[in-house]
Amino acid sequence: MKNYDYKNIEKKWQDIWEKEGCFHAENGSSKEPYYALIEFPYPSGQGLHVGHPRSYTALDILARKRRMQGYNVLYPIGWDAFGLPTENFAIKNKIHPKLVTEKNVANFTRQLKMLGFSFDWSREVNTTDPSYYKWTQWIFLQLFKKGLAYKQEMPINWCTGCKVGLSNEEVVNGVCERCGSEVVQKRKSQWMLKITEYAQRLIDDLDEVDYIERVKTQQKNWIGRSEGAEVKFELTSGDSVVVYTTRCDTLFGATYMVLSPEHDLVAKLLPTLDNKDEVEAYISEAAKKSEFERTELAKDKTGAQLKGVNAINPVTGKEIPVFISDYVLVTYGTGAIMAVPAHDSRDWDFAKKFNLPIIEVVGGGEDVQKEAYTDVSSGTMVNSGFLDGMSVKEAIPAMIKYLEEKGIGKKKVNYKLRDWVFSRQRYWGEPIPLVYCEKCGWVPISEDELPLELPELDTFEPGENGESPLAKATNWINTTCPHCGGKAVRETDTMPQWAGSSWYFLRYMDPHNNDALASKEALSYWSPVDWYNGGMEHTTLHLLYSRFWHKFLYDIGVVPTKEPYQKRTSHGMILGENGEKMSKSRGNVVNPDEVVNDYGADAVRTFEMFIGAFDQSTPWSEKGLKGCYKFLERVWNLQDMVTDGEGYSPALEKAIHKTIKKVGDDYEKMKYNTAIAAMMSLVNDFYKAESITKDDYCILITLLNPVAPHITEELWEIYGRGGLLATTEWPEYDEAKTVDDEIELVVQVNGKIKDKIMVANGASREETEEKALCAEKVKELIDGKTVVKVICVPGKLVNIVVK
RNA sequence: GCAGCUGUGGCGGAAUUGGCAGACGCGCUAGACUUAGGAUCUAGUGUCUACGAUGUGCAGGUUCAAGUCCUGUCAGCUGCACCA
Repeated sequence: MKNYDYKNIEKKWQDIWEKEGCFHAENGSSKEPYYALIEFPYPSGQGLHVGHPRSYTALDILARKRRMQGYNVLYPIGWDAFGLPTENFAIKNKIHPKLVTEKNVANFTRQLKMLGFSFDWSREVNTTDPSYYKWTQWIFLQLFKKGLAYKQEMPINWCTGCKVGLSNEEVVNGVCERCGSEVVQKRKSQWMLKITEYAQRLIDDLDEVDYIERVKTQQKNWIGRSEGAEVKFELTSGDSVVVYTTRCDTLFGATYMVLSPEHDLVAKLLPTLDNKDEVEAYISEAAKKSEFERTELAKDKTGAQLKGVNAINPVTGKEIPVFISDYVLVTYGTGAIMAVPAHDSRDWDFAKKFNLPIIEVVGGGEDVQKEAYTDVSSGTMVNSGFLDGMSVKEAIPAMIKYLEEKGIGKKKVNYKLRDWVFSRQRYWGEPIPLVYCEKCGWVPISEDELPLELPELDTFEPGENGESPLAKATNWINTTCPHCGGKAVRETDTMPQWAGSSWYFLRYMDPHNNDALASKEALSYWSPVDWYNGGMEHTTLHLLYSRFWHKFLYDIGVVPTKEPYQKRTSHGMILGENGEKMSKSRGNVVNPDEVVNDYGADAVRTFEMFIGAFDQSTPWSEKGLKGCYKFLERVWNLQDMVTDGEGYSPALEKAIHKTIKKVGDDYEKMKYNTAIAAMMSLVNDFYKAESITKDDYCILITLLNPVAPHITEELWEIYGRGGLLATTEWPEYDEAKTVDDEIELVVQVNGKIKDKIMVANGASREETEEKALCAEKVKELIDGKTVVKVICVPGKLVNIVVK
């Protein structure tokens, strides 16, 4: 027997797999299709992180198992290659981002191949490839034509470092998610996508898919549906203001009104106010603050009264003062609120600061002069006219009915979700395929001009005012209007990185199609993705965006299913050995090249699956990796014990059937760590036996193959039944042989374990109880006492309760 | 502050969902083979005042029986952050 030479073995089988093309998925095969998907990587300059193989190995195991079970498996790979780090590197090193991308992709490819994933490399896609982004642009044009893309001048998050507009999702604690620079508010005309139009469907259709619960709740919370009412307040100036409230039951307690400083009416009223200067000063003060500063100072409420104007509470008829304050957000609801300090803690804080009246309208709480009473589940309406005596739950519909009858308000649903800012003032992204014509406005370019390729530029820096680098490509910009034939200019903003990743799973189904993003046949054969695994961090970004695009494509008849992914799971992070997040600055980064070189791909794969519960974060451990290497070596060294016998060794038969069952079930539940533990136990059993048969050995190898494909393929070549192990059948087990003939039962006295007895499997209750009562230790303990009760759980235990 | 997740040996983690807590692996201890051991094999390894008792963040409760269910509480991680 040779030594376990993982380096040669792994290289050998990777070459064979590639030559034989044995992981190629076939379109339109009569076999049952199975589509397993991992989030395609961003090919960064740092190369693969040890976190990547955790997700990739997990689904590789399922893909390999499905192939053995006779499915036509699609397990594809590609590159989400547009994006800022590449562009920043390109700027710094004066090299074209395309070249940077090529280099990084080559490195990632090498690393992924070295790990032996069963990807169908013939379907590789790259979001920066014009033949790919042609279809990203095509989808955008359809959105535009359906009125779901619109341009709007709006305050955006502006990264002072990247000099680029960011979506709310990309701003983390007031700084840029990517570069960490400060983010400030800036008004800029941006392309927006109306994801809000799909808000309700994005919530409702979650019922139809099999996503882990955490993902569902996080998406629901992010979309943030709330049911409330819009109420119209007349002002003494003759104007009126509509406010949004989820607590219209408290309307009698509304003692003042607050507008956001950016509210349209504020500018209109300004000239008529008695304290014009004060209000103006507050507005400009608020505008200067970034969103971060505003929230930083959250506890301390500020504001200014609009003197000279009052609002009229529509149910009490009383005049109430009007304020502006930056705790009211212009982007949510109507940008105006009715303030009920007795029952809202923010209003309460504000009322205390400005000495405003606090009127209790829900009784049953503590003194509202000391603290706001916000509980909606108990309490009775007081000081509220026709609502008095009702519970909050009764009062809300009663008030809505009243408002609707009087024509001063109506029921209204609001969402926290905001439209998607789709413009980036950057070079390395898909050009937006629109032109601006003085006469016709924004006009889409003709679909047969797609792809609209990026112009060649010498430098990729953004312009001084944050305008796109594309603005420098004069020849490219100036064009003619497809509509009227007159002079027109191209849009110079590009799309965000989320664009290309919102539909890539569709392209994998038919990656070389020039006439459509994928053929109808391919789409209906493969859709939807059966199993999609990815990081929790993408739950409210990529996952939501791609569901939105997919629903749109469904609406226009391009894709056959409402939802893109049938099942979604999520892996935990792999932390550094010190338990902290892996990062260069912490110096705890593990390099996949090094560990694969030192222990082999199979050991790394095995360890990444054995490291802990798949959905939880766990620290890396070189010692643990070594343990897995040792396990594989023990599997390898079992060769010394293989004898010529046929079938399973009688002594091992039960253990083998149990292990087949356990490993198969555990893979499906992503309980890879316990599946591997079960195989380790089987190996221990094998070592305890006199010898093992080829069949014993081959079962172990087959079960282990999805985790450690190279070593098992090598052993199969020596001991197997010919052909590739990757294409043989997944083993069956005999249920009858997974149960023992005799079972050890625990005997408890008063709930404490005192003895153990052996009984035949399936022994009757009477028989078991009798045997338990006769057990020696039990006899001693119950001697002279009364047996009150005997509880017998067949196959588990007997508990004797005595007094 | 709100939402979600997690608390089990020296460490990573198991526990068929209410039924033998600590599977499997690491580490550690002792022994064997060795010129040698960061190799391999064998045995042991939750804690304690060790015949016995005790033990799953903490405090109660339900039950014949609780890591698992209920009530309260503390700590850590992640996400959101004045969403009316």
